[in-house]
Amino acid sequence: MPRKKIERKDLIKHSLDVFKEKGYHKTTISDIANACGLLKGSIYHYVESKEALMVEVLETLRDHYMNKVFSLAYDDNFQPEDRLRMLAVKSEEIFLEERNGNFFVNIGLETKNTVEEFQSVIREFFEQWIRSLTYLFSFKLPENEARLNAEVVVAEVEGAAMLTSLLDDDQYLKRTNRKIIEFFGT
Amino acid sequence: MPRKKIERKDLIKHSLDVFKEKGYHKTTISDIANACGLLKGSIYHYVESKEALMVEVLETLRDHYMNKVFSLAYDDNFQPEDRLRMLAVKSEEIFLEERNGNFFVNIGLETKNTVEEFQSVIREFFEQWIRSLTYLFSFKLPENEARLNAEVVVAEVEGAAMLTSLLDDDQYLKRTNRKIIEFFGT
Amino acid sequence: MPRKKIERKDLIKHSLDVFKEKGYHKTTISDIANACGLLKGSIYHYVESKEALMVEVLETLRDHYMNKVFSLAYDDNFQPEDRLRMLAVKSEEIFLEERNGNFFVNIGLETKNTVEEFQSVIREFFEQWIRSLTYLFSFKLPENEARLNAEVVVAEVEGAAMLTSLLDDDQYLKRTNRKIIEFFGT
Amino acid sequence: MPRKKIERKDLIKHSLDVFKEKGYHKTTISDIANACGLLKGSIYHYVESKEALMVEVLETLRDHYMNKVFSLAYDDNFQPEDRLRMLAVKSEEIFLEERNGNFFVNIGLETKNTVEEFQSVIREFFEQWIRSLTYLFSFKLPENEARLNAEVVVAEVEGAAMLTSLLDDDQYLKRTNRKIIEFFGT
DNA sequence: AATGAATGAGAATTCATTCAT
DNA sequence: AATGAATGAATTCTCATTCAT
Repeated sequence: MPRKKIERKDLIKHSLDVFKEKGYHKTTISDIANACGLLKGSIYHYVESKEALMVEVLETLRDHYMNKVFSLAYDDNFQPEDRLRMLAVKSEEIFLEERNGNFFVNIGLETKNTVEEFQSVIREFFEQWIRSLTYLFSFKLPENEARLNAEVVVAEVEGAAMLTSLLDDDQYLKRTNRKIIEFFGT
Repeated sequence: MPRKKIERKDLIKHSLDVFKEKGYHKTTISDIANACGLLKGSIYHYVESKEALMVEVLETLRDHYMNKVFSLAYDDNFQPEDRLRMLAVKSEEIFLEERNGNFFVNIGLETKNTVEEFQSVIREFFEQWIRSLTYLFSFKLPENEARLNAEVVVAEVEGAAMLTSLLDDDQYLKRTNRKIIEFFGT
Repeated sequence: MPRKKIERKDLIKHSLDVFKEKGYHKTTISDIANACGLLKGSIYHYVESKEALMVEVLETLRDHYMNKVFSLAYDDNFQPEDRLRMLAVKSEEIFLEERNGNFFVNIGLETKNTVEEFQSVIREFFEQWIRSLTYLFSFKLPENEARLNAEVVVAEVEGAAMLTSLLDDDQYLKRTNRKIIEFFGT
Repeated sequence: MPRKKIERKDLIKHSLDVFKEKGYHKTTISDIANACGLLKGSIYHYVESKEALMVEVLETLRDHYMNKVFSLAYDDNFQPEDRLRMLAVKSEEIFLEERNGNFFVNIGLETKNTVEEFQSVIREFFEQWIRSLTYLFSFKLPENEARLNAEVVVAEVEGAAMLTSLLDDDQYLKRTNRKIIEFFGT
């Protein structure tokens, strides 16, 4: 019997892939083990439960967005307009490549009322997203309007991502991003 | 042993309630039977499987939206602007009272890639919604722009409904509807 | 596939048999299902968990002892000495036929520090036993001495039952009962 | 990575502690490793299986009783009555400090019919105990009566220890020992 | 020796579904 | 129709044991 080693971060990566593909309830520990080239018992070497694994996946992804995407909003090397464009481009890329809408939304809606533990990480993701947009908009707008517009943008992008996912058609998301950039980015 | 009769439409109604509350996978046939005052074996007198039940629930709800909400768009007794207002008011009411976002979206995202049968009913719901808005917008805009705007509106409403659900805050949805009415309804 | 029916009380009876034979931890739900001629999933039609099943078994057995054995102590149709003799004979019979010592003791010791729920039923069994002996002894002895002697007798019988079980030799239990009857029963 | 050395006898000591606390089946190799400050894989450097470990624990404890407790019966430096007293005092101390009855009894009952290997060591423990008491009683009683009384005493002490454990009350054991010393020790 | 990763054989439990009454 | 019992496959999780480093 081969004794393959895997890194914790590979486990998280593979788990994210499977959870994205099948959602939370339809994903079995066996599916995840398979994706890692392991047997199901081995997963419990890394995490103590399926729930704990999902929490770690969500936290990792939230941190990833924070560090790689939302942080662009605070990069002084670029003009605010350019930062907004970069941020929009980046999130469009991510959403499109996943073909399945936004992971936080999908998991959040699926596990609402059943797995409370996930909700706070999901809320943090949205709060960070909205905050980074608010920061950018506040270069041009008064504080409360900036926040309002940030919320609207997030809602629009998510709505478009959802349609893109449900109706299997890229255009919704692409068009929305274009509109946002035109509207604020000039 | 109570020998309660239930009407098919009550089964569908109760099923919808439970599915809304718990989602598809977390809902058991037992939950649904309980909600109907029956035992689980009895459900199979009405439907042949959990999947078939959900399909019927989705179809019923789609028809309900068509007949009670989207049909407002075609009611010649009112001005197009008023029809739009009525349509927006009605869907806001529905979304808000459910506290759980839009059922079609929730089920669609949860069962994507796992239960194909549901997707076509869900697509029909969106198509009818978009079509009814397109019709209204076409009083003021050229055909292709009307369609585009309809899609944007649906995306915005859904995005707002989702934030309202995930962040447990009415304002997103209310504000979006207000904006739409202002924008188009005058 | 045969669709055999079983009565709840048969489930309890068979469960008792298996738990007696293998102890709590070594007994699987499958073992119990087999003993009932069922498949393991079916057991959950009757009880919600292995623990709950054991609690019911313990309670049933405690009640059985109370109604069939300890109640002899309060039967006015016989002289106290005869009641004592009957009680001793009866419990000897039960202990010997089980070849495994006293079920309450076995389960109580095995699950100490791990399954708290069982302990209170077990304590009740001993309390009822001691109380019935106390009542009989109080015909001849002052109250506090009667209680003391009852406790000693229970300890002796249990000690003997244990040796009988561990060393696989009837004599310990038989001899102890004889001694008790001689000592008090005259 | 700490590379702690442990002595075989510490492993046995810690294993005994854990087995006493949790019983045989509820104790995991991990529990034992933890108690030793090791990880579970390391245990297999010392013993080849959980069963073999328990056998060694039982043998060690049996030898300990033989050398430190039962051997008192054969110590010519004291009068037989004093040896009996010392033996009683010693075993009371041990039983009371463990709060969990007698380890041989607990394990013997828990693993009866499932792990045969343990039973012979357990029988040896009882045989040595009975033999040492028989030897002491034979200073005053004919051989067969001495053996009989020894068996009765062991049964009484064990019965009392069991009640003490199950009912969480010292008195049973203490009272029994007092009685024994009074009865024989004069 | 000690570690830590992996294994694999169960364990308890869940649940959609079937079906005799 | 409704019931309630049974099924059996699937699922999460546990744990003694192995073994390369």
